[in-house]
Amino acid sequence: MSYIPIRTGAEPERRDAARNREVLLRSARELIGECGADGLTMAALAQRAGVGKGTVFRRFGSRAGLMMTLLSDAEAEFQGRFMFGPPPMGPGAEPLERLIASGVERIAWVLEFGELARAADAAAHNRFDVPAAVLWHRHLEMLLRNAGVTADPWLMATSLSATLEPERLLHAVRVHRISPARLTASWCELVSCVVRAA
Amino acid sequence: MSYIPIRTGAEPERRDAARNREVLLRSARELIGECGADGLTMAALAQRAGVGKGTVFRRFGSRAGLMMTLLSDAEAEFQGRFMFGPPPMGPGAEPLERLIASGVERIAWVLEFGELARAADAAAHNRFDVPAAVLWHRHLEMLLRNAGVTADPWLMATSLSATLEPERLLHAVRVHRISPARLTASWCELVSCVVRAA
DNA sequence: GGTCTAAACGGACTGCGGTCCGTTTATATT
DNA sequence: AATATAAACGGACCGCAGTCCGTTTAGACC
Repeated sequence: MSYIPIRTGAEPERRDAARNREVLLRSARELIGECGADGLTMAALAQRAGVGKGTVFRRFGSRAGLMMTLLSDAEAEFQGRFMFGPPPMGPGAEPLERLIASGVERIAWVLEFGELARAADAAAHNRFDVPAAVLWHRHLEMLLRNAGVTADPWLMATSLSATLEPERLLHAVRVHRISPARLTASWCELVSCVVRAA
Repeated sequence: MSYIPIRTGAEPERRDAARNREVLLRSARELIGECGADGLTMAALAQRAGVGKGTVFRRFGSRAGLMMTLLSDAEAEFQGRFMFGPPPMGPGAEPLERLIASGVERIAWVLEFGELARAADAAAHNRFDVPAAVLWHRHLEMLLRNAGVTADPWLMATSLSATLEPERLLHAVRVHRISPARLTASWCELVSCVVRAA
């Protein structure tokens, strides 16, 4: 298990390191465009970027770390929307409205970035304890509480986030040809009846 | 992708093959007892059983296939109970009763055999299309229909089975110290409100 | 510019799942 | 018993993620 450096703004990385990181991210996006996220190999990435394989792992720690880095902008933007954005997803709307909107937007997000998210999940040692997953879970749990759900909101949030996992959603869409509209309709149904029961 | 032979009763395997299969299964259980399911490697299994690695893959196709074979007795027994067993899980009870009982029993089952199931899932290329998963999904879907759920029972069954996945359940119990009782209580809550909404 | 050091680098190496293919063997047939 | 043949066998081999460690270099300090 390797040490993954935590960057604070105070101690910037060396110039060559920063340059290599940019080259690696650019190359990774190119490779994924050509071969898909599952087709990217760490060795191929190193070669394309013109660095050694050790450098790739030094920068990103693991394949999962690389995928999460590639996702981080999209993830941060999404987090911003459900935490600070405008209603109905952001604060200001009723809890049930926010729950519905959060799920609907999440489904759209997964359909756009899900391949990367799926690759990150597949490579991660424990996908449930990664910061983005914890934040998302807490968000759902909080909305459930605010909506008056008293019966174990923590586990209910677990069930809800299980429903929205990239692997499952992509499987439903790609293998079973479920339309996005059906996914969102079912989400609304599910979350409504959970809240209504409270 | 290798060819996985389907055994019909009509064409029995050769005697040496049958003997090796037994030795391999016994050795696999021993190794799992010593190192855990995640600690078992195919090469170590081959060595312990005194056969070549090729033989292991010929018998089971893949690591996932091995794990599923090891699970198959427990899986079949569970299937028998929800399909043909006595109420409340088997036929005869009300649909909601059966849903609740099925989930409660499933949670207990996962807590007992989940490590193997988790290992099988992790190694499988697509865990959702494996016969046992399909059967379980169909069972939940049918019960939802019988309980009067008209709004997309297929996707509802997907959400429900996501809730009961070994990886999630084991994570809840082992990392977050959630008690089995809490898991079953939350399941009852969830499934009740889904049905009540119908 | 010279020196020093912590950081970054690179690629050989390990361990694992999975495949390939030349060799061996169980079993049916004569 | 001899033969034929399909099946089973075994282990060298491949690709990949991840590690290790000797070498190089950025950049700070003089």
